[in-house]
Amino acid sequence: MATRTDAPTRREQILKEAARLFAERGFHGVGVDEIGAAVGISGPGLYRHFAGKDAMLAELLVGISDQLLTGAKRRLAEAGPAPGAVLDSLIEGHIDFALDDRPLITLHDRELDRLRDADRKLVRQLQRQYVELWVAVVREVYPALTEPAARSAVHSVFGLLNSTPHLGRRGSLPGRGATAELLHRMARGAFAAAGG
Amino acid sequence: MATRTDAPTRREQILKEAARLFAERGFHGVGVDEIGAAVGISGPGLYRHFAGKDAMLAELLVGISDQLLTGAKRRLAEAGPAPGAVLDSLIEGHIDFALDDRPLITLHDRELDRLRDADRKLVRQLQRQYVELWVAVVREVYPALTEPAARSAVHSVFGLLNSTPHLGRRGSLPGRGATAELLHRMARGAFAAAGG
DNA sequence: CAGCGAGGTTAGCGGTCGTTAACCTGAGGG
DNA sequence: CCCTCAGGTTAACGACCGCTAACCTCGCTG
Repeated sequence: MATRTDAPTRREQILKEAARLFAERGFHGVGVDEIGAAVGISGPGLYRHFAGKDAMLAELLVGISDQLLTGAKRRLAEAGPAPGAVLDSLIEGHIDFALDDRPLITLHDRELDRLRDADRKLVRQLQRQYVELWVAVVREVYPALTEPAARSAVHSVFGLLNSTPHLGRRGSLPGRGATAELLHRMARGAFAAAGG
Repeated sequence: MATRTDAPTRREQILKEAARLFAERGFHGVGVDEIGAAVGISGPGLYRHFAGKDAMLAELLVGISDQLLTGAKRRLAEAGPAPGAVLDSLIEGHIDFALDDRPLITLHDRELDRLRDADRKLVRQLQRQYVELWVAVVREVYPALTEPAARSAVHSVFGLLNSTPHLGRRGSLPGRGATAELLHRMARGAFAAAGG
């Protein structure tokens, strides 16, 4: 785990704030002036760092998709041969992401259609690979599942895990660890019910 | 079941198309001219039927929330005393809604923040009542669940059931009945894993 | 210390969008 | 047979928004 200790660059600040604002009010609902104000500069100063508003969204969505897929591939390689353990590792990774990067998880399935064709195709390809990776693992654990059923089940579990933004704005949920564990149990339970 | 046989009114046509467009491209991403064109009139003609674009969204969101809550109350009253049967009925109702009104389910948890304060408060209150109704039923079936845990579980299952828009744009999913049954089993499995 | 590039600033252009104004039309009723 | 009014039309206004232009100001560096 390579933890970042150096200060975030301006680009990273902008991306983080843009993600938060896009998730809160939607891509078209946020003006460039607001994004600038959120990082202490104003309006057109953003164009020293990004080609345009679209470019920020594109970089966010490609980054998310790539990070999810890369993490899943790594977990697939690192985990032992037991399919159940691999599935647990995938679930754990997705939960970490959903809990730590709520705005990004929100954008991920909400603002995809605002991208240019090229970027959208790339993101969709990464997403598809991620899904297919899950589908293969799930079918190893539950061989009774047909491929379409497994794919539906995977999408549904993503919906379950990505519901974290709807869980209490701040607090009221019983701590990060307990929430992660609850989500994990529910995901396994949902898969088991689908494929048992 | 009072099935509609008469033709839809102009207002209803507009609402239906507006819901579809809002779900596809987001509230701010759709112009009034597009909504008008979708029902064969153009642009400002909409203002003979609605006070403004906001009013359309408000009517849609209030309608959804009200319909969900009303349906749930009815099922609660009609079902027998067995808590498990009540929960099954709630799940069935939510799945019917998610499968038959995909655009509305999408709007329901995506465009809430674009409402005026008064409308947003109303919608949130209806949503909260709906959630609390589920929480009570779930805790009857699984008494081991604390209230916060039950609430988290309910939100997560909503995420699972509301994932239907992500299941194959058209086709590729194994028929409506099979999909409904799969979702139902997964929802029950998720609750069981949370509260067993 | 001159020069320069990175990273800001403000002013303003061009296009889009929600909304209003003014006008038209055809069906129904006294 | 006119009057009304529901339900359209097009033109246009005002606000906003993404983006560019032009300019400024440091901190380096040769």
